[in-house]
Amino acid sequence: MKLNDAASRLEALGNPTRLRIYRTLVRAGGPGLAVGKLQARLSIPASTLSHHLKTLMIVGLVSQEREATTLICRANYPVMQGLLEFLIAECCIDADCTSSGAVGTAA
Amino acid sequence: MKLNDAASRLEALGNPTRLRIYRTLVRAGGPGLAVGKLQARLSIPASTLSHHLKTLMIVGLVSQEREATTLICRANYPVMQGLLEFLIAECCIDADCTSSGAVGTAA
DNA sequence: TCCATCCTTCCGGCTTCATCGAAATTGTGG
DNA sequence: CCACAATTTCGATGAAGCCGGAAGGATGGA
Repeated sequence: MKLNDAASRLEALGNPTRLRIYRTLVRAGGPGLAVGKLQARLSIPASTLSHHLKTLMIVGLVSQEREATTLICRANYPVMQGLLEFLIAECCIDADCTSSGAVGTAA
Repeated sequence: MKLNDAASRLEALGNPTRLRIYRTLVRAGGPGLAVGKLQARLSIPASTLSHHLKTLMIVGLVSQEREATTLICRANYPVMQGLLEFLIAECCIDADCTSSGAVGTAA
């Protein structure tokens, strides 16, 4: 993952409303959640929710699939996995930190 | 970690310039890096760098310590660790996803 | 065809952010 | 106490984001 991709994804998650949306989808797991269900559960105006979902889709963190009249949203786990790996990659390669409780040692 | 704290930290990392700064510090590890060294290494104007470092400090991702005439910056690993844990916490608790290659299963 | 439902796009207003040069400040060593 | 070097604050400007009501598709059933 390139730095700019990672930054875009982190920025997408940096908005409290979007982070709430995303975590709700993460909790929902494989079955996902319809847009309408999300709206009801989070009490967010439909247009606002749609904006945020679009943002999350563009950066690849969320995917959608139509099922009859409703749109099912799902968290894209591999992308999140890649993002986490990017954040801890190359930790301390410029210095010895094997005993300093650094991030990489706990993952 | 509360949702708003996590969002603030993700937002801080969401700017490409700040992410570059942060990753440079992560790579530097325990010894850290002086502000001036960072500036030279990343070719960022001093005022811009200072602005971004302040942002990273406010959310707790970076800490500073004076050493003679220079200020040493370090990545705050425990905070990053908490952020990663927050992101994968409660994955799929609303559904069974033990075999779907979800994030939590790989960490 | 017509309708009800679900969701998205358009639009407007407001707020916040990113950037960087110049000036001010702070701390060190002599 | 002074001079120097490192870093921060100030100020301005342009760009981008957040939000939500109203209007506009799209989908499936009667």
